[in-house]
Amino acid sequence: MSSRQVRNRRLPPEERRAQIVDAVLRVVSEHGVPSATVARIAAAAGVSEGTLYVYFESRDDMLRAALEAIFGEISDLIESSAGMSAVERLKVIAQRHAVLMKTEHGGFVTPWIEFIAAGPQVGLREAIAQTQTRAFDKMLNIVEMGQAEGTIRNDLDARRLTWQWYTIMWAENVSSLMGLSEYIDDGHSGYSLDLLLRDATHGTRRTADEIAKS
Amino acid sequence: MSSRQVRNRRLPPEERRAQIVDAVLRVVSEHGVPSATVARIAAAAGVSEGTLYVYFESRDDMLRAALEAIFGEISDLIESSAGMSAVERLKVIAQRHAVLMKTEHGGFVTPWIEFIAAGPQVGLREAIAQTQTRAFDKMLNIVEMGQAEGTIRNDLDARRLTWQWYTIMWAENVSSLMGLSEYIDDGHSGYSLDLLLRDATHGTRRTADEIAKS
Amino acid sequence: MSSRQVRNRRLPPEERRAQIVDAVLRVVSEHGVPSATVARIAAAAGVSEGTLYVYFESRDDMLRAALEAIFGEISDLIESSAGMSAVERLKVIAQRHAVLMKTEHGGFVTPWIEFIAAGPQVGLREAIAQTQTRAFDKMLNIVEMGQAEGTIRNDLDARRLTWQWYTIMWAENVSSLMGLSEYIDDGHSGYSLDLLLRDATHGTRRTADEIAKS
Amino acid sequence: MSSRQVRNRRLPPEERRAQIVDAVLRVVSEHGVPSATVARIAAAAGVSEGTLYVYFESRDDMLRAALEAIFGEISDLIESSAGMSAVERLKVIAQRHAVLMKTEHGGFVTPWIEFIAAGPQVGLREAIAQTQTRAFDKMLNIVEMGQAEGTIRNDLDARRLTWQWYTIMWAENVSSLMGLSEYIDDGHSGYSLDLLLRDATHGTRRTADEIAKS
DNA sequence: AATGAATGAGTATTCATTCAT
DNA sequence: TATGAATGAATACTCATTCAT
Repeated sequence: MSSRQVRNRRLPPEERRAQIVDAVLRVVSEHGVPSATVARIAAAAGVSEGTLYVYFESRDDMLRAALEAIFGEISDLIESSAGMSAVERLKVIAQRHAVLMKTEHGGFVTPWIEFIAAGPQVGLREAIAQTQTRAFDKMLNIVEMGQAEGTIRNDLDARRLTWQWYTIMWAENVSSLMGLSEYIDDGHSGYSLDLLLRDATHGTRRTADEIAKS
Repeated sequence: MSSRQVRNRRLPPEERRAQIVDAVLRVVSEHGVPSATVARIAAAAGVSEGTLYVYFESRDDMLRAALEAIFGEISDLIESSAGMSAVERLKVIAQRHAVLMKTEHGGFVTPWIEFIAAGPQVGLREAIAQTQTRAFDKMLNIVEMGQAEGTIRNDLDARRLTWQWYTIMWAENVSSLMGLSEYIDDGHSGYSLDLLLRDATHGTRRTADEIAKS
Repeated sequence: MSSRQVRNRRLPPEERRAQIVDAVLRVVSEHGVPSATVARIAAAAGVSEGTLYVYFESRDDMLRAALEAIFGEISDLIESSAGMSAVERLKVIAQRHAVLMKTEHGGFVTPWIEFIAAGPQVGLREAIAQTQTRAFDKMLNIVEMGQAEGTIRNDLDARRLTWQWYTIMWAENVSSLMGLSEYIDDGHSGYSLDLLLRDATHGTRRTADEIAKS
Repeated sequence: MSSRQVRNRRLPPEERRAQIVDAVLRVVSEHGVPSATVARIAAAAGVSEGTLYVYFESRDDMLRAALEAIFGEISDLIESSAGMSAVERLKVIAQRHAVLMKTEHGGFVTPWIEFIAAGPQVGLREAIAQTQTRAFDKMLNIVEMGQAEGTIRNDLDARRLTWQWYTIMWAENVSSLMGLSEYIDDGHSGYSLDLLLRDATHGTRRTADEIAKS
């Protein structure tokens, strides 16, 4: 083996940034935000600590960029169901979410949760709340389109319905965060979601056991 | 001249431990887990840093003890409704939870969230998951008692029902964690809970708008 | 030899502070203020870097404390001539100053110069100017006492005279700072001082060569 | 499309060096030596950091070159008075110096002080001392010419007289360095200089108050 | 038992220098 | 020749833990 590490060859700026952001997400997934140190990030990205500061102003800047990247993936997940009816979209998104939750380090979700749980780091929590709000608004938009196209009941409050739907996603997130994946595995969240969507679409609702039998 | 510096008089070990644990909870509430430094805990407890290590093996040990204390408070919250019917108990517990969430530094909830938010610190997150499971089991117990006494439908899966109920509590926690308390304020969670409990107690369920009108 | 360094035994706080301040002065003398790093200070004091922060809030705090210590030595130098007449005092102080300048790392003077030359470090330059002003005022006080007791001419402006005297001290300082001690060695400053004091004390002044011959 | 980024056109080496040295002086004036970073120098010179190392071996090398440039300006200041009598030259040079001290970022003086203030950086302080010595020798030369032409008393030691004159200049520098400009503003230095030059030119010297009245 | 001074590994960030392009 | 991305050693400072008192 050679005794000298070859100097990292030059990379296009955007590629390097992406490489670092990716490293941030991996480190946050594994260690959580408070323990996502620049030393670990540099090691994960395969660059020196100094290099991180060529592309980012500060550690917070790196974390914000990672959060933004997650929002991009969330947007992609939501957008990927475009073309279906609103109810179908809600179902598909939830399904894909559940699948991601069960996957080891599945995509954006684990780091997202860590961000949510990151505590009151200056500037970061604000950014997280904003991301949440933007994601929520995207979902709200789908619900309102559903009401417009008549597939979702108009007499229901759109924000409340979105919140209920969102709640179930959060429960999955928190379960995963705390290592209580049995609740996801047992299909509880899927059941709850089903219940919610039927309620939102039918004028007359069946009892839960009727649903279970069907 | 008298020495103003009264040396901390010896205290029964358990009393001293309790004093320290209480200090940990106060510090965690105010600063979050990452900033709950040993120095701050010592100051809050009114003892020296060295003394902390007489009663605890490490900072993590202190945090775990504090988490345990929180579980005690959760248990108390649940136990406090003893004597009522199962359905009443679920309602009362949820109400008290919602009230706590809206209170500034409300009891155990703020530090609990901060613990969840602390990231996968060695040993700590495991302890959190265990606490969650034990709290869950206590709630499950109430549901099963409700089925035994006939106030909750027997054809429903007890774990699933408990999970649904628990989900709503979590949604409140997470909303609070992210500073999105509007969802609690707007009563979304109370509405969801109502829906859930009516469904669990009635043979024939009404539609959501019927409930809303009632 | 033993493999383990013995832990530094506990020291009375004031003694430890003095030990650190002394280390700061030595490091500043040798490396200058900008290169007086906490690592070097810790090494010079024979304590760990962490210990420095037990006794001082910041590196700037250490530097300010060192500056204060210098002012104490300057005061001592000035006070040490108490009891003599004003003119005698000015002479004695200047003599002792010149001796210090020629001594290797002689007392406070070398670090003082380094402080003066330290550049616009936040908070430090202000402290330096203050120290200078206080030292100046002490000297001014001697001059005014000389005028009161009649040994120094009353028709001269006390501030101006002090300035002139002070100027000569500075010239020595700067010469030393730049490694141009030959000018001190040659007695130029002593000569200038002599000239100044004769002028301040005699109604009729002799020419410089008359002085030289005497 | 035209590339907006005009690649720095090749420049004659000496011109490029001068461009960089000028940038060093501007940066040192504004930020002081310790904060005259390579990045800032590159930005001020309008070249890349790498280019600096084509023309200079190290940052210290750049600083030394800048110091050399200052000496050039000092020489110019001294030379600019050529043609006058020695005494006139000393007066004129001192006047111009005092004016420079009062000017914001006045010419070479600010960076010069900053260099003195830079602390005993390897190689740099030595260079400063050398610059001082050379400047001193130039002044000494004027004094000796004055003695040769008979306008300055021959019985005075030329080095001593030059040192006295130089001392007053230093006092101005140090005052400015410490933000104690009252010394300059109140005319103390001008007074001292006057005293010195009269003493050097007249066979019989008047007392200070006679001078003051004249 | 109680203390708090002492420690040293760890933190984010800066910056002179190198070198592939 | 000119570039600027990449580096890594150095910076001031923090803090959980130890241990002599």
